[in-house]
Amino acid sequence: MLQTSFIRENKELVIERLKKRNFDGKEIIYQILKLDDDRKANQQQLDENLAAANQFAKQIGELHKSGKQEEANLLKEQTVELKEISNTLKEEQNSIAENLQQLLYRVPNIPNEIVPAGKCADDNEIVFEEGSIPKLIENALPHWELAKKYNLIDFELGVKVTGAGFPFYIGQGARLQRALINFFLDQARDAGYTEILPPLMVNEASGYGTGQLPDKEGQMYHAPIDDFYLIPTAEVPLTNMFRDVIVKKEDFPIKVTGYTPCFRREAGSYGKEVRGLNRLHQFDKVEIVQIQHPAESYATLDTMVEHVKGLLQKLELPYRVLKLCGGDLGFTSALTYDMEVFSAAQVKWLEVSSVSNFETFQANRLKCRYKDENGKMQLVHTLNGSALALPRILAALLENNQAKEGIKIPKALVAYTGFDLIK
RNA sequence: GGAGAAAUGGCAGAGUGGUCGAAUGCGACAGUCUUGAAAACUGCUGUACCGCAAGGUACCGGGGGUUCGAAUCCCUCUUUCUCCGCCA
Repeated sequence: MLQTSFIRENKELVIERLKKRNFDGKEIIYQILKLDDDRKANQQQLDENLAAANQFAKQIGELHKSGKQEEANLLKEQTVELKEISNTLKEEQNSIAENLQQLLYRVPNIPNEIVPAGKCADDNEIVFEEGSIPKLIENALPHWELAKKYNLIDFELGVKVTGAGFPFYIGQGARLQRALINFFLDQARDAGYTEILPPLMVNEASGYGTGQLPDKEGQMYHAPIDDFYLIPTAEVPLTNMFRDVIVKKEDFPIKVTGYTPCFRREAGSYGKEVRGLNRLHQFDKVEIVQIQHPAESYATLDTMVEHVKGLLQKLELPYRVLKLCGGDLGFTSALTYDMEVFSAAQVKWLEVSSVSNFETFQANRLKCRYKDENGKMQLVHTLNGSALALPRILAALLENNQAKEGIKIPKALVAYTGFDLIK
């Protein structure tokens, strides 16, 4: 959520930058400013009324003390009208505030100036590429066939027990999954992140805090009896740890990491894009989150990108880094890099990580602040990234490393799996 | 799930209808003293909104109510604690 004060001071810039997302913000920005004016004017009137009422109350109190009941009663009558006006103004104020809030929720974050123009994923800019695309053996199989052949994952069983998109990992498949989680967590810890094991369900306030609500309500599983949401990413609990928190500036940067399953309804996706591990309703992911001083956040974003690149190198996967264009940028993000690995049998790039700087967009909703040099409260910057999402990594590992004798495990992982070949 | 108690500033802890944004202590910050530090002493110390400012308004877990006036009374929700039940 953008700050009203920022919108006011940078009206033209905001409208201009939002165009990069193909978001026509002109009308809504003017509505917001108009409502904010109304809010101020109304608040002023309300305050004056309340001040007058407070004066009366004080006088009545003094009259009571000195035993002048009649005079006190006279004054009481005078407060009736004042009270009615105050009530009306208060109602108006609430309604204005609510409307303003709803409008603010609808405005996405403004893209950083280096975000390339573009309409969709095709317009993303490839900024880095590394690793060579492997030459596969004859009769190479896609990962869902490999998973079946080596009995690593049972998709049909998942359908029976839960539904499509909830696979069972079995034997070496399950162990490989666990190995990846531990590997990623250890790597994050080595990079200075504190490991967190957070709740997998969050309340409504947390959904608002990171921006899943009110817009992407349909993407989350909801448990209505207790009004909890299953997390679509560890970002939600890990970032909401800092909701309503005043961070000490010497604590910057705050770095946390966590492994969680992620639950996504993925309403409206189907077809071959969701084949195998490409898109699941439940999947595992290790997330990294940082809370940072605004002046440092973009340097931090770079270090997070480097961290993820390091993971992909160690897994010996060919990958590329994309700078997302305005049209593909998430609602809450100011700048996002996506990492994609090449899945050789499917012959396509799969997104395995997304690293973003949200600047103050989340912090404003979270009320996560620090005191600056002048003792003034300022919003922090929040950042996060996947490091990494497991299913597509697994897909690429299986496909790229298939050989006649089995599937080879990258060296870095062998210490974690306890085996170097899936047979 | 049942019965009871509680929720106050960074922390501890007073305050049961009127001048309480809130005593006191600790902590933090600034200063005096000191070669330096400690101790002692002095001062200061919440957030948000409106206003050029003076100042005003709101906030004592959240929401609502009673009252001229609520930290204080009532309703409701949440959380914590104690006891009982159930349970990994």
